[in-house]
Amino acid sequence: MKNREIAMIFNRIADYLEIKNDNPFRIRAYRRASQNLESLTRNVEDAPEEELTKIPGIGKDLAAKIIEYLKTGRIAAYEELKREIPPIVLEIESIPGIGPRTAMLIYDKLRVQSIDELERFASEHKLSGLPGIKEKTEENILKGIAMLRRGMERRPLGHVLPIAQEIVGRLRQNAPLKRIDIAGSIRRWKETVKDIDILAQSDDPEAVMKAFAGLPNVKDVLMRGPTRSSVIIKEDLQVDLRVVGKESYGAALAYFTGSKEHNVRLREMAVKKGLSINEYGIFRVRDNRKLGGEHEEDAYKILGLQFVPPELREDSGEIEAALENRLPQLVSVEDIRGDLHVHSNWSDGVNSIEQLAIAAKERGYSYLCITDHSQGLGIAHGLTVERLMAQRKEVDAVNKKIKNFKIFHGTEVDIKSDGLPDLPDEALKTLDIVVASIHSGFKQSREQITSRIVKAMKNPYVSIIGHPTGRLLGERDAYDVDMDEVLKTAAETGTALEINAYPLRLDLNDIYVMKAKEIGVFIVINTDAHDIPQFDFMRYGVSIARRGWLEKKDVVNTLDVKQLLKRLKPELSSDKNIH
DNA sequence: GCCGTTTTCGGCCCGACTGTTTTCAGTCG
Repeated sequence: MKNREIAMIFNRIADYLEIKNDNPFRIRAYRRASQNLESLTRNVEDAPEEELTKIPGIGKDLAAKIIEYLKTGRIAAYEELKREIPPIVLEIESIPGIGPRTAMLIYDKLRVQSIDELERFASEHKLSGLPGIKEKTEENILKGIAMLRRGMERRPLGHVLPIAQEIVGRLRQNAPLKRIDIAGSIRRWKETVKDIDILAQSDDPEAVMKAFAGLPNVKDVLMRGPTRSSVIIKEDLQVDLRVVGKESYGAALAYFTGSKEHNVRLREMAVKKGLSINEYGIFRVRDNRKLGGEHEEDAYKILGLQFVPPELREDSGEIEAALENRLPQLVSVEDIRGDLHVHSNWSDGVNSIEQLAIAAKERGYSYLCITDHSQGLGIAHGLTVERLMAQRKEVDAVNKKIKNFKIFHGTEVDIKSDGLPDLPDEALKTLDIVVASIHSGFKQSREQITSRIVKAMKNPYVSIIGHPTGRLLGERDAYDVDMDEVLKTAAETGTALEINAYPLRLDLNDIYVMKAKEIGVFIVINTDAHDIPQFDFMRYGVSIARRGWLEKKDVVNTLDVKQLLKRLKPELSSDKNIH
């Protein structure tokens, strides 16, 4: 996938141009093109050259650069910039609080060669005296370097959301609030987030700011104004709090939810209509009359757009769709009828089959599929054929006991290094649903991994591929797999692909989900729960589906029992053997 | 560098906070 590589280069070019103090609109053009390439479902390699300029934000010049990269593997203009500006300047710029101007200034005047050297200069007060820099700025630079070293990179949503909820809970108790919401990328359910954004409504903002700065896990206060404050908490996350009045709450919520790109697009649309949008509302420029802002819907309505759900606000086509009234009716947690990837205490899960079934029924599900590991996964106490047969009896017994609920007997069968399932076909045949997943050989070549999964999908008894890319956010990269090939085969064989809702997995990711939808691949959202509370992970999986524009009809486990089996069970649909 | 039911040239989103300033540039979101 060259899209990502080119997107990275365009973004880098923007960084360099910023340091060179180039035209800000030119810089924005590169950033926007980068963003659009990244979220593009189509490979630029496959697109005819003359169609590149149809990509939003790609004109004649950038199309030529893309072609140059595809043909030669490099972009001359980028190589030129790299020669011109030493990489250390970019490094300095990456320190929080230091922007392009200061980075270049420091390099120009002091020829700093490393971050370590800069740290020494700052602590020895050798920066003081440079234009616009005195003691306080030196302190901030030292703080910024410390922050950089702690590695404040993006964290999995599953880690950050509970922390954010706890902060909100404490503020509710300790501050005079009328309303409070988590905004930012958390509200958009982005799979990883960089900071926590919170919006509050209060008649006494000062008291709220005081309570905020005084929270027990606050380590450092970065800034504190009357309507906006930022702190660093013990978990090494930045938390931003904004306080506004009732009359602006909707506008502020939209502003603070982002994405920035989405907001910029809305503001551009507003300008063309003689309007202006900021975090206080939407205004008519002519007489500065306020037209709305109390409710988040106001600006959308006035601009003639459908209301865009937060998960779609990435400027990846949602504004065009909203203009034409064709936003999807997104799938919701309430649409989910059952979980098809759950582990019991027969392998490495905590609960008995009966406990799981009761808990699932209590959640309002109609069915559940028990998918314990197969024999090869010894560490997870995987099931042999004999134990699988014994488990069948228990599933049958519990099914008799629990009324108006269906427990499917399944397996999460390991896809072995040669692509064969870790259980014989005779055993798989007896099961209701077979999830097949890769748990070993992550380092294999792209061809090997891809052919393993393709081979598994062609097995007539395999109905679902579990966690299709194998990544663990922040811990392990995805294995190298040709996802386009996997998607193609999934469409051909009618095999469903899983969105694994486990917060560290969340794969397929939103971009591939979108792609899957485009070519008619079935999607299943499963939690991979090993313990009953993990059933709650479903919301994370659904959020990925929503970010991938999926509707209820695109998700297999929104179907009732009968339709579900028809869709997943090959001998009933017999699609698999035809292709 | 992109883009056009006002435009093929001249526009291009908006505001809070900080530090170093005495009116504002830089950074961030």
